[in-house]
This record gives sequence, structure tokens and C-alpha cells, in this order.
Amino acid sequence: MPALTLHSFPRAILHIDGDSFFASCETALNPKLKGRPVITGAERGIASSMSYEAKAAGVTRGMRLFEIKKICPGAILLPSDYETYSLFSARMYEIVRRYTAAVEEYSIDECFAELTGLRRPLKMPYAKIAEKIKSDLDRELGLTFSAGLAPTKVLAKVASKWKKPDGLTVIPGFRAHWYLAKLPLEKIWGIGPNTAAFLNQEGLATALDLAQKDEAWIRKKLSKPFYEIWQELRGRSVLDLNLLPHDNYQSISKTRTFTPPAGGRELVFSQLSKNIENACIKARRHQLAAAEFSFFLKTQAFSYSGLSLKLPAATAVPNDIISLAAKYFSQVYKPKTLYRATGVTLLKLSASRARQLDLFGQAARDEKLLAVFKNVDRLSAKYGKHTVFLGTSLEAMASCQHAGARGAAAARKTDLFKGETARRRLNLPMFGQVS
DNA sequence: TCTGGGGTCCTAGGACCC
DNA sequence: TCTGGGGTCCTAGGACCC
Repeated sequence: MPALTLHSFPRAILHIDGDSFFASCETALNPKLKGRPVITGAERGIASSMSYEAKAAGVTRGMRLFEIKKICPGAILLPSDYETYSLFSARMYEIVRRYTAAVEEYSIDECFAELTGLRRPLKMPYAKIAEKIKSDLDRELGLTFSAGLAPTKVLAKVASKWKKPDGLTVIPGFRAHWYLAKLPLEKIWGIGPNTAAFLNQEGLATALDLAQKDEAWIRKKLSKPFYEIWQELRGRSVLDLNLLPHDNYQSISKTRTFTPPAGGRELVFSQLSKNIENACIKARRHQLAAAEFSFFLKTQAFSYSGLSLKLPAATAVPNDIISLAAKYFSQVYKPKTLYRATGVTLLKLSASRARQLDLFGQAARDEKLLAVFKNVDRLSAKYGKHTVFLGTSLEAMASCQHAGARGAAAARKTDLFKGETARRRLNLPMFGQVS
């Protein structure tokens, strides 16, 4: 397929980004928190989202709780509540879709919207449309968004980050150089620390420096993703919006760090087993089955060893995966080594309905096991997560029981006011058991 | 940044084939 | 038996994102 871009005239792409999204959702639901340093992520012991008040006090992403308490004594530390944030997210997409069907659900708090061609039907300039979308979002959700309008996705990202929080920035193609000159390379979407370091070494410092390099140089020195970024910075749109629904996973992974680091074979394996169980729960919820999986152990010194394996048949039944992992575990596990985490990734996912029949009744057995685990899922939905788990995960469950009980108590407490408020404010039905 | 968790895409290079 | 040339498929791992 030729990489033909059909936009001979400039596109109008809007990028929208929730400001301190998780913390803002919490504040929207509980107005008493307004103006206070709110931090989410307490269940993991680190900050995952902070209100601007918390940022002003010096709290940063990934900061640990004890440190936060030290530098910001008034901090309000909350456990993350993804179900509620997802409701806000769904409302965000819904509001943007009133204006255009071409919406990319980029992440829980970000989306791209194609506004190209809407000036005539809406009888408004693009900037005005962007302004209306933003004000609808702010007003109806009770939290603020930052928005950027530009002719390409990469420039729209630059624009939405330009003024935060609560900003709206328009970057027409002919004015892009003014912004790019002030933008350090590493702030460009898609340029990470590695590429930034390489480009710095080549004598480049700003986004404009990169945009002004000639095509031959770019193609010789950099790979495809960066060539695309280079074009987009120059105002030529080559990245399209991905309009597919967001639940079509290529992979599902579960990783967990345990403290303190430990070396016991049984314990490390049970940690892995628990991750496999959790990954399978997610796969079953999305009616997916894995044909392959990989797992890894992470040592205290942050080195990884792992393996990826093909399953005899696609499955979302943890027993199948755990037994294969057990068979190859010795290849990865080294005695007398301290490990700090294990992880599993389910790969080659397919719709679990499309299971092939085989000659020896394996499929029939799989169906029965899958039915058993569907019942496990039902019990978990009714009586709480991890009501039922496999014997191989026992040690891991026992070692985190304390933390688990605390988490559950916190969840119940916040649910008391939050569940109701969330549903009322968002005008959405009760959380059902997701099936 | 003494470092948590869940994803996506790209590419070099090996395996294998003619 | 000091060694061609070219193609496809696949995997591990890198880089990046939120």
C-alpha cells in the first residue's frame, strides 16, 4: 500500500489533554478537595497524579509517600480509582464526538479529534470549534483540559502542552517555527532520552533544529518513526488518527514488584503465578485467548531474565500457562539471586470464541476449564477480587494479605461517597459486572 | 529520578529456503 | 570443504508513550 496522504490542504487536528487528570477527577467528585494538594496512587505507595497545588509544593510523579508527607504535610493521598476515572474518560470522548466522529481515544485522559472540513457545517472557524469543545468539557465534567489545534498530530501535541493547565493554543503551519525554536528536542512527542542524546551530540538542540535538517540527513541517521516526526514538525501530516475502539489489545501484561526483594524459588514462582492469574482474568474479560506468552524475573540489580513460549493451544486458563512456565522456570531462575519483580505478557491474542477443534478432546477440556474460570470471575465480582486463586499463587497471596486488606478497606471507604456521587454527577448507570 | 505498571511499534539479524 | 546471492519469516529487544 502506498503511503499516500490524501490531505492536500492543511488538516485541523485537535489534541485534548486532561489537566492532572486523576487528581482532578477526585476533586470534581469531592469539591472539598478544591485548592488542596491532592495526590493519587496511594495504593502503590507512589504519586501517580498530583493536583497543581501538590506540584507547586514540589511533588513529582513517582515520588514515594513518606517523601511527599515530608515536603507537603497537608497532602491528601488517595488510592487510584480507575473505574471512576474511566467514566470521566468515556464522557470526555462522548462530548468530543458531538462535534466529530473522527476521535482517537489515545489514552484515559487524552484524545485527538479531526476537525478538518467542519468549518462550513458548523459555521465557525476551527479555533472557535476548539474553544467550544474545550468549554463543554470543562463545564460538564467539572475539571479543566488543555487543548492544542494544529495541522498535524505532532504539532497538536506541541500546542496542547504549550499552556497548561486550562490552555488553548493554536499553531497554524506558517507559525510553527516560532514555537519549535523555543522547544527543546526532548519535549517532542516520540523523542525520548536516547534519541535526544543522539541528536544533541549531532549538534541539535531545539525542535526547530530538527525540523530544518534536510531529508537525506534524517533518512540516513534516523529510523522511520523519527522520519515521520520530522515531517509532522514541518507541517506535513503523515500520522493518521486511529479510530479503532481501544479495547483491542495486542498484548496483556501483569507485573508486580514485591518488597523486600526475595530469592526463594517457591515465593518467586508464586509471584509469577499470581501475575499469570491476573493477566488471564483480564484476557477473559475481553474474550481473548493467548497463543504465546513471555515471562521474566527482575533481579534486585534491575537486570532481567526471561523466556517466551508458545502454548499448545490458545488459552485464557491460567493452569495451562502456569504449567508451561513451571516446566521452563529453571532456565530463568537462578538460586541465590535476589529478585524484586516478576511479570508476564500474554501474546498473539485472538477472540476466544474462535477456538479450533482438535482431534483429541483438548478443546473440550479447555472449554470446561474456561467455564470453571468464568465462575471464578463471577465469584470475584460478587465477593471481591482474589476470593478464589490457585494453589500455586498461595505464597504470594499470603505475603501481600496485609496490604490487600488495607487496600480493600480504603476502597470500601471511598466507595461509600464516591460510587453514588460519581454515578449521579456523571449520569451513568450503576457499575455492572463487566462481562 | 536509587527507579511502578501497562501498553505499542520498529528493526536487526538469525533461521531457513531456493 | 575458505564459501554466491537473494528472498521471506520470525523473534528478541530497543525505544517510546501515558
